[in-house]
Amino acid sequence: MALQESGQMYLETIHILLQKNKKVRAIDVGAHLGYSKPSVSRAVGILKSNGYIVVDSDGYITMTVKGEEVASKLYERHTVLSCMLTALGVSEKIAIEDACRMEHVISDETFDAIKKHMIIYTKL
Amino acid sequence: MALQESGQMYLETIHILLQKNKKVRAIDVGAHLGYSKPSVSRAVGILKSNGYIVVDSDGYITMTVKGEEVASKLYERHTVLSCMLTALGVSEKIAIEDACRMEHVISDETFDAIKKHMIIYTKL
DNA sequence: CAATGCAGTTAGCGGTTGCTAACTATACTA
DNA sequence: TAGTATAGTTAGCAACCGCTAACTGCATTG
Repeated sequence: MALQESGQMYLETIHILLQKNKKVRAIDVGAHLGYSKPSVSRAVGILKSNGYIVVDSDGYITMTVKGEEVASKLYERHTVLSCMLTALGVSEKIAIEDACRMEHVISDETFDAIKKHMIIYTKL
Repeated sequence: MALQESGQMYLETIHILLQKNKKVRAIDVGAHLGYSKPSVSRAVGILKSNGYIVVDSDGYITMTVKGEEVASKLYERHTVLSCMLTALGVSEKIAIEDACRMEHVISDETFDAIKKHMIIYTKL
C-alpha cells in the first residue's frame, strides 16, 4: 500500500509541476521525467486508486491531502539534501541528481539529523 | 554489464564475510542477507559469470581483482557514510541501514565531497 | 466533412529480484 | 549400509517498472 520509489518520483514531479504550471496532465509528467505515455498512465492510475491524486474528466491532475503530505515531505528532503551537497562542494547538477535518489532511501531519523545540521550550518 | 544494486549488495557481503570468516560459501551470504538459497545461487552465478568472484569446486567463494575493487569501494562508502550519520547524531542501527542504501545511489563526486568533509571534521 | 494531431489507454514484452517447491549430490551417522 | 542433513541448482511464480504497438476519443483544421 505504501508507495514504491517510482510512485514517489511521479508524485513529487506532479507536486513540482503543479507549483509552476497550475494545470498538470499525465503528458506533462511524462515529459518532465522522460517517460513514455503508457508508463505515466499506469503510474497515474496507481496514484489515483491509492488516493494520492485526483484526475478530473479533462485529465487534469490535482493532489489530495494525503498526496500533498507525501509530496511536500519528499520535496523538502530534496531541497535540504541538494542544499547540503552543494554546501559540501558538489556541483549543482550532480547534487540534484543524487538528492533525487537519496531522498527515497533515507530514514526520517537520518533526514532530521541532516536537516538540523543544515539549519545550524546555514546560521553561521 | 555494470552491477545492479542487488549485485553490489551481494558482492559487499562476500567482501565482509571474507574478512572475518576466511572461508565463504553461498549459504553464508544468504544467511547474512536473510535471502533464500536460490536467490543467492542466481546472484552468485551472475557475479561469477561477470568476473567479480571465483567459486571453487567445493563452493568456496573468492574475489577477483575486479570484484575486490568494486567491493572495497562500496565498503569504504559504507564506512564513511555510517560514520557521517552517527556523527550527525543518528543511532548506529539506523546509520548502518541508511548507509547501506545510500552507498549504492550516490555519485563519486558526492562521495568524495562527503569523505573530504569527514576527514576535516574528524581532525578537529 | 474528412484528415490530422494530441492525450490517454490497453495489451503485452523484457529485465530485475525476491520467493517456494522440488530436485541432485555429497557427507556424516546410527 | 541405509537414512538424514547440508549445499547447491533448476523451474517457475510474482511484483515492479520501464518500453513499443496499436487502439480510442476528442478537437482542430484544410
